[in-house]
Amino acid sequence: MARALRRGLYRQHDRPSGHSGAQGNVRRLSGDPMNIFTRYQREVCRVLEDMVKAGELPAGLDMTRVKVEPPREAAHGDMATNAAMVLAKPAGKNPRQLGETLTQKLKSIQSVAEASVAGPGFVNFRLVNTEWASVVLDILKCGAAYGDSAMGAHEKVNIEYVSANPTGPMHAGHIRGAVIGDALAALLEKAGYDVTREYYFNDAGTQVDVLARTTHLRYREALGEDIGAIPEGLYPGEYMKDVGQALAARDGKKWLGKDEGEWLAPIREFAVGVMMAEIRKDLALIGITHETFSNEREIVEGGTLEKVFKTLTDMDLIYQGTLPPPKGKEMEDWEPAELTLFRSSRFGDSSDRPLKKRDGTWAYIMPDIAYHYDKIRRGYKWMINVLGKDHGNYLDKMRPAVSALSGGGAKIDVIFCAMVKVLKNGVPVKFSKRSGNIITLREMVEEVGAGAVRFFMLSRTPDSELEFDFAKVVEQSKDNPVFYVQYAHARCHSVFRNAKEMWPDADFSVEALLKADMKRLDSEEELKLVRLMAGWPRHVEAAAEAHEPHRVTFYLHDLAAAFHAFWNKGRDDATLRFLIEKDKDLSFARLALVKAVATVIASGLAVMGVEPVEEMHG
RNA sequence: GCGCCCUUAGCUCAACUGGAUAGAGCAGCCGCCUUCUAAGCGGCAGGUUGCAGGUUCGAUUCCUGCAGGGCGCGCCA
Repeated sequence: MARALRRGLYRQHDRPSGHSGAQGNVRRLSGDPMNIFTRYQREVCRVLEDMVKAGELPAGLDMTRVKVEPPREAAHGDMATNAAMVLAKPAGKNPRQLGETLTQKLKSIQSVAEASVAGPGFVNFRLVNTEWASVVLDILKCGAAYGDSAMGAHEKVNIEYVSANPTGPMHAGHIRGAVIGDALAALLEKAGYDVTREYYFNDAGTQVDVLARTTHLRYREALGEDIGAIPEGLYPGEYMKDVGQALAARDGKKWLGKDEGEWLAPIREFAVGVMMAEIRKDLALIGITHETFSNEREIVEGGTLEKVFKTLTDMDLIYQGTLPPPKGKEMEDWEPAELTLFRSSRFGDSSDRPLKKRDGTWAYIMPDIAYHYDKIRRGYKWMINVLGKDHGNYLDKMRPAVSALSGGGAKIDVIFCAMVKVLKNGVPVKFSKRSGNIITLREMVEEVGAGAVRFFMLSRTPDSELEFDFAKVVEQSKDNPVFYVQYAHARCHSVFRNAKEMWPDADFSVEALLKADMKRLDSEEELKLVRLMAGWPRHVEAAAEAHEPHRVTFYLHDLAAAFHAFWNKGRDDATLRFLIEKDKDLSFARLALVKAVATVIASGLAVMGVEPVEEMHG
């Protein structure tokens, strides 16, 4: 979905106002001084505005496209701005010339060591080393909060994920969406949004009736009856035995020999309660706790559907009409009929949609629309839904309704997750609900651990298929990204363990490290690490804006790689070791750096919901 | 038939929302352990970013068309 946003159809009206620079002439500022790139973007814009004042540039230039970024090639410098290229045309200037002028002005900034024009008009510049050293100090001061952004401005966001029907335990098919939703929630919180984690369960459809009937059967079994095989159409899983037994324990023989009409509703309520409790327990195993649980029955029984219908009617968006038959698809039983239609085509839908079936009862999408109306009423500007890819056109159906019911004020985004292929020793595990052959979340967590499960689920973009191979997930090698990142973190701590042996009486607290002489960090390897870490706040913002938590995984892999590389440099070149007994000052500067690396890795893992490991031994 | 998604190295995937010479890992080849964890690192090789156009200073990224793969499709749940 994020890609769909990127490609554009809804891009303009689907961005929260303020992010697109609508209010000012500066692109989008996090307002966060921790982000060194944001700081220099401001510097560049300030310089440009001075040039406007001095008459060197015309007034009224659009500076929203001026960016300051790390260049792809580190050799190009520390930072690069596209200002000259972007402004050349509107200013009626040659980009290289404009770049030259900008270069001269940037050079006069104290913290800028060097600046030059390159390529089609990029202005590259380098910062003095002390400026980079300040990044390490920022990280140490902020701790896990390093990378937090004010971008979200406390805007309320609702993330709905998992939302599995309460008819069985959490299994492999649920986990990906669960983890992605949960990490997205943490990511958006880090980016300054006010996030609610929500679970919506369907307790009003036919599936929960099936659950109730299955429960009743298992209940009879629990009371000693021979029920034989589970009939077609009921849930065959063994887990239902427990539900039957729990009911027998609570109600005794109360429901034996009664009509379904008498027991269906109460047993349904009981079974749903049991299943939801189980689901919550399962989710807790991978650290997922929703703040809000909403259910369809309350929406339906609370009259929300009628309310939505009235609202849409009052807006003159409801009419009686006949839809043309679906194009191209064979429909033998097609008969045109006058239906109650919602003018969704006014909101970008391909055609209007029926809200009532021809028999006058509500159409399937109505409860979902009503549920979103409920979210809008609760004040959410952003509603994000994490769904399986098979829910293909959910967004097409829901977006017009959300748009209409919120007066355009609320936006909905859906993240579609592709399947997870589970492998054991390289062999795909087939699972079918029918035979009850499923891999449960509990099983996965018990076998490989919660952290590894979460990390793997975040190791690819959501819409690409993912292979989850039990053997690979627990493999202790660099080929396993979980291990690789954790190992880097553990190595950081290992350095401190060694430092304590080297200087048993020294103080290694953050306060002490803050006093280290950061000017000593001047090797290319050290600065590479610092630059990478300086980019963490940018990555947080970019990932949050794109609703793509997996980017955190890639970032951590890069950071871990740079750290492992530096570590190994110390093997070839003794002057690059972290701990040098006769140079305590340098060692402490490097310890500050190492502490910063551990802090950023931990900060990223926190977004992913993975516990950092401090020690690993074979 | 219509809609959405995907197509990047032999394989699995990136590319910071339009930037400079498209990057990692695996597989292959060559190196590095009397030294902070070699559970690691360095190097070599590997590409017409599915094809054809377009937009502009500049396209893997945006637009159009085509080809191939996946998913979804009505007033069902």
